[in-house]
Order: sequence, then structure tokens, then C-alpha cells
Amino acid sequence: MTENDKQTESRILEAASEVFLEKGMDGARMQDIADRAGINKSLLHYYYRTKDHLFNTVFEKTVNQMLMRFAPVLDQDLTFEEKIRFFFHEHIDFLMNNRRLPSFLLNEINRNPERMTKLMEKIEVHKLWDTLHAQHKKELNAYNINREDFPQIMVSVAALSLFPFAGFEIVSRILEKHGTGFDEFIEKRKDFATQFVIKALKK
Amino acid sequence: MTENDKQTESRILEAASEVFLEKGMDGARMQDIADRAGINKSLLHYYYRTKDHLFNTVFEKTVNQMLMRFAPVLDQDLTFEEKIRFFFHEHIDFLMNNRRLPSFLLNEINRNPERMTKLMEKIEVHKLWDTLHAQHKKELNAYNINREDFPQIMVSVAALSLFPFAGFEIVSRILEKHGTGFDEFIEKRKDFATQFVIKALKK
DNA sequence: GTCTATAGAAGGATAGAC
DNA sequence: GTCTATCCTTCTATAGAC
Repeated sequence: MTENDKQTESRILEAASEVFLEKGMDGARMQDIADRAGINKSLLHYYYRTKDHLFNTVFEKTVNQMLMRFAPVLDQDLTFEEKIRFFFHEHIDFLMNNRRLPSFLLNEINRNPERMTKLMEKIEVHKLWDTLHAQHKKELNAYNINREDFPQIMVSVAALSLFPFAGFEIVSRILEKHGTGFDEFIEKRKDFATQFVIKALKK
Repeated sequence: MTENDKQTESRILEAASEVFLEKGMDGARMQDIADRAGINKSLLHYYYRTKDHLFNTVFEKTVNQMLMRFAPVLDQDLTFEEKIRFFFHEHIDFLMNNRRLPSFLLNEINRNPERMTKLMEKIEVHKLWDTLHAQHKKELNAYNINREDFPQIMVSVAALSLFPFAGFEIVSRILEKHGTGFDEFIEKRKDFATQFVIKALKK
């Protein structure tokens, strides 16, 4: 693979990423991707054979990028509450730079659930529970957290940071009416969500 | 309009609703809708001229149906906490019968934000605040609820009930690994979310 | 109001020259 | 590796018969 190939290939991937995130798999056009990459349509096929293959490449790359960002949460030497804070700040910061990601991922997975199959190997919620539980055995006595409710808690935490972005257009317009901007709202949200969850879980 | 027209027209609308919610605007096919309605493709155009017009009809009908369901929350003669409980039970019950709705609405609005313009006339968050505040003036002293944080609270409440459905395919697969079904999870969620929010907001 | 047939356009994909 | 030209299918939409 020459240096030139690499350039073109990554330009394509970048352009494809933009278009797929904006329009979704069904709404995206190969012509549009080619234009943004500054190349010809047939060159897309030369590198990625089909639209489907190009999409899958973008999809997996995007998911990996997102998951990798949060692996460190567990490794950190932090108290339980600090981990919650750390998560919301990291997660929301990341989403701020990838606003369309939540809506894109949720939607494409719902339309084509098989995409979850590969993904499931990477998401290990029970390991997350085991790790957290081991790391904070004593601390957790101060909270209402048990194995049975853990899924409810996880979904709630994810919801609180993902939803504002998934509903970006709705939320931002409602905020506008209130005289607040989305960016300001999101900046406050890091602390709000942190406190919200901690208070909700504390005994 | 004859009785026959009405039958066909509503059969089309029902079929279109199914297909659009499953596939989205871009993924939906007029042929598919015609087949499900048990009619010919050109008859769709006879009734709704264009795919776009058919989609808009379905979209607005769906939104209205959803909004109407929750107008009664404010009218009820309930305490503040009972209203939160009432909302989560009603909302989640409704979504249980319309699982694809959250993902569909969020996505179509993000793809085409102009759809929000008409919608905004119907969503009056500041009125909601005024009404709630007037109804529970004394009660609210026991909670951390002020006008400034109201959007954060609203978005959080919406997130907690909408997100599990918006992320249906992800959530249900993760639950599967934990040995729980989605239905069971959702049934528990009504109370979980209620308690979660109340605890988080209480002083 | 409903159907058949078909126009017309768009989009994904390939062949072949350079 | 990159481009031009073009094929082939799919899809929306319309014309016209009944």
C-alpha cells in the first residue's frame, strides 16, 4: 500500500463517515461521498467494493472509537462517586464532538439488529458489574445498588448522557424558547447528571 | 367521501405507518406500503400524491397521538409525586405498544429538523413549568426544583422513559445476557424511574 | 376508485482506457 | 490508482383504460 493509497483511502473514510452520520445508510448517496472526498464515484467501488461494505467499515470504526474512549473509566484509581463524575464528563465531552453519533448508532442498530451481534462481544456489562463491585465493595454499602437492579442503573446512566444528543434537534429548540443555548445546557449537564445519579442511588 | 374511500384511505395510512416506522422515510418503499394495504401502487398516489405527503400525514398523526396521551397529566388532581408516577406509568405503557416510535421520531426530526417547526407550537415547556409551579407551590419546597434547572429535569425525565425504547435492540440484547427479558425490565422500570427521579430531586 | 403499463430519473455497480 | 462512459436495477410518479 503506497502513501497515496493511504491518503485516498482515509479521505474516503472521512467523507463516508460524514455522509453516513448525516443521512444514515439509506439516505446516503455514493455520489455525495465521492464529491466530499474529491474523487470519482467508481473509485469508491475500487476501494470498498460495495456501499454496504463501506458502511460497515465506517460503522465498526465509529463504534470502536467510542468504546475505546470509556475503557479507562474502570482502570482509574478513583472513588465510586469520582468514577460517575469522570464518566459523565468524558462521555459528554466526547459526544459534544460527535453530536450525531447517538442518533446514528441507535437508529442503524434498530434498522439492522444483526449489527449488534459483533458488537455484543465487546460490551460486557456483567464484567463491568463484577469489576465495579470488586473495586468498591465497601463503598457501595452506602448506595442502593444490587446486581438485580444494575441493568436499570446502567440504562439510566446511559440515557442521561446520550438522550440529549439523540434528541438534539428537539432539545435545542425547546432550550431556545427558554433562552438557553444547547452548548450551555450540555456544559451544565455534566455536573447535573453526576449529582442526579448520586442522589438517586444513595441510601 | 364514500364509505369505501374511508376504508381504503385508512388502510393505506395504517400500512404506511407500519412501513415508515420500520424502515424510516428513506428506507420505506411505496411498493411495500401498497402491498401491505392490499392495493395497487398507483392508488397510493391517487390518495396522497407523493411519498413525501404520505410521510408527513403519518408523521403528524403519530405525533398528535402521542402528545394527546400526556395532556391529561397536568389536569389530574394529584400530588407532585403522584404526577411523576402517573407520567412514567402512562408513558411507558404507551411506548410499550409503540416501541419503534422513539427511535423513529428522534431520527426523522434529526434528519429533517424543519419537522420540528410545526411541532414546536404544540410543545410548551414553559407553560408546563408555570402550571406545575402553580399547582404545587408549597409541595415543591421539599425539592430541588427551580426554573433554571427545569430543562435539565425535563430532559432527564424524558430520557429515562424514552431511551430504553430508542435503544431497544441494544438494551434487549444486553438484558438477554443478564437473563432478563425486555418486557420484565420495562415493567419494573415504571417504578424504578419514578423512585429514581423523586430521590434525585428531593432536598 | 382501481387497475395495468410505462415513463423518467436516480443510484449502485462495472468495463475499459489511461 | 484514477477517470469516463455506461449498464442495470430500482423506485417514484403519471397516463390512460375500465
